[in-house]
Amino acid sequence: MNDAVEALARKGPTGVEVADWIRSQIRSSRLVPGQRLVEVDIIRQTGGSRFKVREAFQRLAAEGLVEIEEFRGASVRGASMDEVRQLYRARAALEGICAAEFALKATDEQRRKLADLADEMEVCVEGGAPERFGQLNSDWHSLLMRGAGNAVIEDIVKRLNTPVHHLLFETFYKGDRLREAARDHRLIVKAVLDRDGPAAEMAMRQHIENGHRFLTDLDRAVHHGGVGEV
Amino acid sequence: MNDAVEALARKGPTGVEVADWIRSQIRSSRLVPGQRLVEVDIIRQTGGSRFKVREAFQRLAAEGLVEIEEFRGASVRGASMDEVRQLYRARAALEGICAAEFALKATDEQRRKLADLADEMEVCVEGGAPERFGQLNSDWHSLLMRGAGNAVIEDIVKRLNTPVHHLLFETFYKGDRLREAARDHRLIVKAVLDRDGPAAEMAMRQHIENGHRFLTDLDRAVHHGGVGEV
DNA sequence: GATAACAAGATTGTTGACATTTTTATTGTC
DNA sequence: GACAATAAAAATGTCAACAATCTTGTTATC
Repeated sequence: MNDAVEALARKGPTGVEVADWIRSQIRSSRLVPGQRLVEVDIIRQTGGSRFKVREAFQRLAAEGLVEIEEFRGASVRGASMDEVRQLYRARAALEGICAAEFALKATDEQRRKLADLADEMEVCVEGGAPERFGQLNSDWHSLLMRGAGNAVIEDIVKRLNTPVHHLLFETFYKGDRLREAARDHRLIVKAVLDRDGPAAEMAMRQHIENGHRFLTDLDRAVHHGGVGEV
Repeated sequence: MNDAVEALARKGPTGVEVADWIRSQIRSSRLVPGQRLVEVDIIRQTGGSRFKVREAFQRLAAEGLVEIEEFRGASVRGASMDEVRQLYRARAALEGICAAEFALKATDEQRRKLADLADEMEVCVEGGAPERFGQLNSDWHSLLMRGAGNAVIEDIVKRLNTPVHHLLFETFYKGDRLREAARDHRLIVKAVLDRDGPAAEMAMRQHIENGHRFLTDLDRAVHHGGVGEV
């Protein structure tokens, strides 16, 4: 909120800030795949000039988050189920290697923090607090990548997630996903505390793979071909 | 060249085309880290309007390839040795998993093509044709990722490479890097032909790691702290 | 009522002009 | 010659106006 206030105190938000705003709207499902991003609407809602809004569109297009068509403007890009598969495969590889690295070189404090977050999530599972679980989960994964000393990977993963964020939110509510995820986390934390790199990597890959399988099953149940595909 | 001709036949290049042009200049070391990208210069050289050039800057900034400072414009971003390490770690993870996948599910034709390219590269090593080796090497890695059925990873890796491309070019000329790389490729191809996923993954990770070590040694020899860092 | 042609409105693409800031060149002083 | 102050030039940031295109609503025709 600090940034937003600061932006308003000045004349208006920068292109980067507008892009962040749009990204947050996508994450919270207020903007869904296929939806058109009309310039004037964004201007009204952010206070940014047309110039800044168009800057933001270019940046988001480069990230692959929006699609720009000539004379039709920007719209939120969706991902096909096949692209989702590729996304998750990439995440499994990247976060897997971070887990291994974390297990070998994280500080004691980082390890403890990782375990604590996992414990908190378990409480959320029993107490039925999926939103809080989602936030903790995001923190947990970030901590792991940061502790592995790889901000580049952290950045990539954050971008990879955005196209399916509107789904993650829903999926956390349904089925036994929370319980399963908590169990996965427990395995990873154990390997980390044992300083067992390969085990941590394998457990992390399995964890991501489970998330993907859950998404696939969900999609098959709803039985439309793509996930927000347009 | 086809695209460039087409662009000239029309009124001028699009923002994406200007971005591609800048990227190619960086790849060929005609633009080096720290160098400022003056709008009028780009306009003169590409024929694009100022509008398009600024679009291109935004896209490249989103990719992390250029840096934009207020009232100072865009400049080519360099990478610190620590960032290079993170980059290579990410590549090792991503290409490693692609190698494993390729070994399991590539078509016979793709396998043969992979082996053929490796053979061609060996010839280049003996014949002393490093530029051709570089091209073949790029094709080889692309083929592997495409054959693994993961265009998302292919895209990420391409971006990851750009900030160090001006180095790759030099490094191919020096020392025994070519010979070493050819040997690595041989190991990977063997694992692929054996349909041994884990072996392919391990060999690929080692290959990327070797490339990183070579870069590190080179940097230590030249003994300045960063690689095009500004 | 369905459809096609047309017109009005909405939306995006592009350009040029001007404001702001940085960079470079010049001058004056010691 | 070194340095600081100043002015000129260069470069970037911003905006408003207009052009090109798409979208929507209306009318005419069958």
